[in-house]
Amino acid sequence: MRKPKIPEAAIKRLPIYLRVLEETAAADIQIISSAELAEKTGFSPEQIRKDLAYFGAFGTRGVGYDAALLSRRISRILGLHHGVNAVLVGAGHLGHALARYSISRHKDVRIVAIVDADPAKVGREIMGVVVRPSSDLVQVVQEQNIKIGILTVPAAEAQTTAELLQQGGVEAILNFAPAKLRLGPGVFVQNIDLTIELQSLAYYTSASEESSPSEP
Amino acid sequence: MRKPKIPEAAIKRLPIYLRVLEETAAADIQIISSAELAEKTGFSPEQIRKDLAYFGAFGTRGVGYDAALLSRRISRILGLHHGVNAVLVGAGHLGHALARYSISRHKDVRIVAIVDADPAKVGREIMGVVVRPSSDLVQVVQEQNIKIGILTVPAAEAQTTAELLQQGGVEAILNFAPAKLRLGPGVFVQNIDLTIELQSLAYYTSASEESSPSEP
DNA sequence: AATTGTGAAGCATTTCACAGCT
DNA sequence: AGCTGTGAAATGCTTCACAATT
Repeated sequence: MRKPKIPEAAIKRLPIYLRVLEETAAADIQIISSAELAEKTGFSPEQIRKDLAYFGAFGTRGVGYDAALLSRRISRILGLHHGVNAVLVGAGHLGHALARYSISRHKDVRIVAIVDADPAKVGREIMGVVVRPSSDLVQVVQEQNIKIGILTVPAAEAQTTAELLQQGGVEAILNFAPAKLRLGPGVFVQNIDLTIELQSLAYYTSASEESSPSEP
Repeated sequence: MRKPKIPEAAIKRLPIYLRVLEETAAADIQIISSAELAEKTGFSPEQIRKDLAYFGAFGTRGVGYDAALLSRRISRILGLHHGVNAVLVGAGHLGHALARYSISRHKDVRIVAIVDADPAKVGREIMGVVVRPSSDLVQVVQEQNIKIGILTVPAAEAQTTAELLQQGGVEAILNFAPAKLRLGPGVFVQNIDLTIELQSLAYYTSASEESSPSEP
C-alpha cells in the first residue's frame, strides 16, 4: 500500500546522498544545502530536492538540510536503519570478492549466509561466515530472515536458484548471472551483468567509429 | 561526427541481443524474428526493432533477421569486431575476480594489462598477465593501445588514477570505486557501485515499509 | 501472410522557474 | 536574503499502430 510511484533512478541516488551526508556529519558540519550536495554528488540541486521531496519535506527554507537528520531519514526510507540480511549464493571468485567487500564495509546490508553447490567449498569460512550446501538454501533464507539474495552462480543455474530464493521468502535479488530471471511478483530483481557493461563501453570508444558501410 | 543521439539504454541492450544471437547461430538456427528475440531477452519486440533501426535496416520484412548476420552487425556497431584492449587498475579481490572472469570469457574486450600500487602484487601473474606497478600506468596504456580502463582501486585513489587513464588515452572507464570521477570530455564513464546496488535493493524489501512517521 | 521499420502518441524523468518559508 | 518545495515545461525513452515490403 505504501510506496507510491517513485522513479527507480531516484531510489538509486539515495545511497549516494547517504554517503555524502555521513561524510558531512562525520566532519561535524551540521547544515548542508542542495547546492552543496549537488557539488559533492554531481547531480543537480533541483533533482536532489525533488528526490527528497518524494518522501517529505526534510529541509528548512532559507537554510538547508540538517545533515545528521537527513542521513537518518534516508536510512529509514531505504530500510537500512535496523539492518537487512542477505545471502550470497555462489562462492566463486566474484562471490568471494563481494563477501569480503560487503561483510567488512556494510553493517546495514549484511551477508549473514553463504551457500555454494561445490562440496569442496562447503564448510569453509569466508569472513567468518561458514559456507553451506546449496540444498540448504531455502532453509537458510527462512531461518535467518533473509530478504536479499546475491546471485553469483553460473547462468545455467541462475533461474532455479532464484526460484529457491523466492520460495524461501527473499524479496530482492542482485543478479550477477548473465541470465534473465523470470519470477512471480513480489521479488525485485536488479541485474548487474559485467559482460554487458564491458561490451557496451566499447561503443563509446573510437573502436566503434569504423567506416566500411558494406558487408561485414 | 558519427554517433547521432542514441539512447544509452539502447546501447546497453545490444550486448544482450548479441548474446542471444550467438546462441541462436550456434544452434544452427538461421532466422530469428523480433518476437523470438523478445521472448529470449524479456524486452518488447517493438523496442528491439527500434533499437536495431537506430543503426540501419538489418531485417527482412515478412521474414525476420538473419541471426549470424545481425550478430556480426551488432559486433561491429559496438566496436567488438576487432577487439578492444582494456587495463585493470587494482588487483584486489574484486579486480582479481574481474580479471579471471573477463580474460577467460571475452575475447572482444580483452584485459591485456594489470597494474597495482602494492609492490607485493607487482610481478605476480593473473591469468597470464603480469601485474605492473601503478607508476607505469600511462606508459602501459599508450604502449598497448588501451581504450578501456577498469577501476577497482580505493575511492581515495580513484580520481587521480582516472586522470592518468585519460592522460594515457583511455576513452571509456568502468569505475567500481565509490567516487564521482570528474574528467574532461572525451572519456565515457560507467559507474558500478556495489554499495549503492545493495542499499537501494533494501528499499524494495519489506524492511523499508516501516511505520513510525515520527522522529527517527 | 507475416514481419519489419517508423511516425505519432504516451509515459517517465529531468530541468525550469518561481512561490513559499524561515 | 536565501534556500527549499513544487507545479509546469522540456526532454528522453517506450509503446502503439500501421504502412511498407517480401
